[in-house]
Amino acid sequence: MRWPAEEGQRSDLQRASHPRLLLLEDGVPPPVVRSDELEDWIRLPAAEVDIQARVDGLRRRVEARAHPMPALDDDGVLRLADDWVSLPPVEARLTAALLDRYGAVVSREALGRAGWPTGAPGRNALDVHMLRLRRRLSPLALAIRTVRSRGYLLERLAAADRPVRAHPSNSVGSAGC
Amino acid sequence: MRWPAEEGQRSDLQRASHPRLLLLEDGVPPPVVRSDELEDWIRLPAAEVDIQARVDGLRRRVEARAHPMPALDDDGVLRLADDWVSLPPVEARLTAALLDRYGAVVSREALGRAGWPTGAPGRNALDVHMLRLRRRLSPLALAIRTVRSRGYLLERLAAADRPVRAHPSNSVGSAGC
DNA sequence: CTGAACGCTTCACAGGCTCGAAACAGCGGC
DNA sequence: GCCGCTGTTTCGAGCCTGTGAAGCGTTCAG
Repeated sequence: MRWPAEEGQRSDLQRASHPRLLLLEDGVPPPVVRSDELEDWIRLPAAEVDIQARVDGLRRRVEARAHPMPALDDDGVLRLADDWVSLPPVEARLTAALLDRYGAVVSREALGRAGWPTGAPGRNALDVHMLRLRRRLSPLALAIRTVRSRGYLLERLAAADRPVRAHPSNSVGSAGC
Repeated sequence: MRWPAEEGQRSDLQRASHPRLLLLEDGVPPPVVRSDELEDWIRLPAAEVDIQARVDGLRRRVEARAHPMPALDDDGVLRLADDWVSLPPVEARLTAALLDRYGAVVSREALGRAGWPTGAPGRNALDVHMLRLRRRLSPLALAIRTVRSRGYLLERLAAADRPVRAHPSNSVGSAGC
């Protein structure tokens, strides 16, 4: 969009949380980029490739905001956006294995090897830990899906079907506890 | 910084989580902005006002992202926003260690070394001091979270779950006094 | 079609361990 | 002395983990 000619449209887009690229006419001062991180600008005249790069950058920001990737640090803290949970050792290792193949199926055997590098306990232990992990991850809107006889898969829950848990588990950061 | 001439410096800055503005030489294709949101670029030649606008935009992003961080001065006074508390020596050193890794886990051993540089006392002393530190920090809306079997983590409490303590301890000031 | 086998979920429980909290005592400064 | 800072002891609560067992839907053999 042109700017400042189309200031009205800019505000409309901001209200709708839409990304926008301001094309600056020659001679006008640069705008103050609004704080929602979905805005960028470039001064005309500009090369097509530069404009495209700005658009791509904006697009990438939108993606990054919509699908943040969970990160597990070395201390067993799993972070996603502004929230985090602390994971006990076994579950931290299981989560690391699931995160290695985020969004894809991880076999039960692989999880067993990841969770217990020095020999697995009874075969039920894994099932129970997956249950516990499910509950621990639900405040982060992460879900572990079962793929029958294949393994498990970690994915992000859509905003629509997030459970609102009235059961404040311990060690939940930011809006918990 | 120049780009792509100074690509090495760019990576260094990214590792250090420092913001950076890439000044594109004429003719080179625009870069793919890295995902940490602390990067921007502009093609040379550019008006000084445009470059300044980019820098300001970056600066604003940094401010918006960094939660206001508490500051501990050499006299054991911990300040956050308009409030402050005074900390006794041991707790000041512990707080300094937690602040060094603000928002991340600090191991019990690291805290022991920080709090008692000349040999630690009994192992329970640390627990007790963490308890006392918790109480001292709560008026500042700072919380020390336990990450079981890993260590402790200092973070800011969300406005929602701030306890309203009616326990006016000594040496707690509020912008005046 | 029917029933057994299988795969997964969920609960309840016990042992071991970590951490929280209070009470108490020594020390030092004002 | 009074009060705050520090360290110790002690007790109890809660967490982590593995095991057994019940429940339920699907798959498969007869």
